[in-house]
Amino acid sequence: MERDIQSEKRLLSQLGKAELLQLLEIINDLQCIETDGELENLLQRAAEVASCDYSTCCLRRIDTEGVFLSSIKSVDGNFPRDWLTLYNGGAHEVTRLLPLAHHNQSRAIVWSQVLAQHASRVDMEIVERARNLGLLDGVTLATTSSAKGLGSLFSFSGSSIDNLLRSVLVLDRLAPFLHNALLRMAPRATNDEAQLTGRERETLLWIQKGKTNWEIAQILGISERTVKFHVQNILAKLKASSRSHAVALVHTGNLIEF
Amino acid sequence: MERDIQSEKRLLSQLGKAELLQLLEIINDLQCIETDGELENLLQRAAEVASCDYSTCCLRRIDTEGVFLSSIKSVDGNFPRDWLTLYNGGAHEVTRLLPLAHHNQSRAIVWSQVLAQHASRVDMEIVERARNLGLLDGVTLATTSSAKGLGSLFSFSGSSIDNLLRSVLVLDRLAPFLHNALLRMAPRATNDEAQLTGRERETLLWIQKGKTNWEIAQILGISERTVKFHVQNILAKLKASSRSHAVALVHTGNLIEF
DNA sequence: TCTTAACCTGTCCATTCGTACAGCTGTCCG
DNA sequence: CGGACAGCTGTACGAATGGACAGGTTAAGA
Repeated sequence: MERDIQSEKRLLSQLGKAELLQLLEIINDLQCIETDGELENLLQRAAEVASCDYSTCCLRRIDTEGVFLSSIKSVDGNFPRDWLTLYNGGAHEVTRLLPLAHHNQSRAIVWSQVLAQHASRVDMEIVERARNLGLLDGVTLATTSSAKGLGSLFSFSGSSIDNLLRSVLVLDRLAPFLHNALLRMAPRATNDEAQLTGRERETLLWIQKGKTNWEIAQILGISERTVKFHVQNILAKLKASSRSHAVALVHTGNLIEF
Repeated sequence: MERDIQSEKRLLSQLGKAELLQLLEIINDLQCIETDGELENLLQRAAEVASCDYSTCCLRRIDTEGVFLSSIKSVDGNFPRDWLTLYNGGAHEVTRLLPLAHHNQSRAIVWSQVLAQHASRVDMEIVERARNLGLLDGVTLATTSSAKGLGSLFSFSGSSIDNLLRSVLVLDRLAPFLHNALLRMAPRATNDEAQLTGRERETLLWIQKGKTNWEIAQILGISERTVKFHVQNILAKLKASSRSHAVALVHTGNLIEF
């Protein structure tokens, strides 16, 4: 972790203009993509800029400690299928080696460096199998939104350390936006607030400010009963079990439970 | 609004490599800035890239219709002070002309174009005074987070239409990130969840999933009374009046009321 | 004209919440 | 040792909530 910001800037300027354009385009496109295919495509373009072979990302639930739990969504830019099945089969234990799950703005780490530091804790068989699949080395970065209880893992994989520095660079730049894209694309139970009527949206806004039904009634100039009516409809439409649940759902985007 | 994505890409590639690097740097820095001074600095750098003279941005509350209300925070990259006092004195009515407050991913509009379209609705005296202050023409873009009841307004101002196309381009690219930065930097009442203990954070997570005190007690293996105890502490620390309020606060970042 | 949707209102009741009162452990640190 | 702090627990009660019953108006559109 001796890389400092200055050296990153120097590295970044070593990219060609076309690649910088690509980066900007990718960041821009990440703001508005909607389908898995589009994200896959962007990941592949990112891998190209990083001049590495494989790329993958996944969104997971995290607990209060920042430990990664069950997967919500994952999208691969041509990661070897065999590795993914291996990974999901139990190899994801290696994730525990990541010393960065707690930081929101963390930097990408290089696999071989972690390996060297924690050699004793690593199941070398897994590493060997990964290498056989073409994952000679790689970089990984974790980004978390602790308030939402969600985090993302991103990995680029290549073969030589030369490429990896570039991967670190690109991943550092793209991670926050990839994370946001995953959050936005995660499977949703409903269309959410889109289907709420004006009055319901209004009610929801005041609920978020901590107002009681009676207070909202005074504010909107209607009876408390009507406020309850609106709240009922909000809960039904969002499939929420309480007003707190409803508030959380509109902010997290009503992610599907599983 | 005849600008299409292809032409934007062509325009973008007309920027020099140094400017592209600047854009990337600005986007990157926007992710982690914390003080007004830093944002001011970034706005000025953005204005340079856009080759225009002035830049400003502000975060405001919006109502359910997407109409902009009271200002929460504003930061200027060398906008003329005289204009700002004029604007806050009532000239902000011109904001109503913006045909874009409702769209999240909207594009920057050019003042002179709006002027031409809505000539009858514009108080030309204001426009004249703006021009006398050096604001010959400019571009403005609005970005909203309706769930949070917040929106941002960004403006670049320059003198010739040549520069403005560039400003539109830069603003379109930067707006989402500027918006996020403003959201993050908005004045907060407290340090929020940072001061919550582990158990409290855990409780808050389950509240967000709509669990009742009794259910949380079962999940955490403690008594319902203890859950109430934790909830009490959460409400006190966040200065929330109810669990719904608390949930909203951790997601919006506990913006100061005024 | 009939229907639909948004909006509004009432009563009743069981449950949940928020907050008083009161008290207990264990750990860390000066 | 004593104090501070996280965590835990109990009883009690009024206020707030969510759901079920049963109505109403008004505007837009088929």
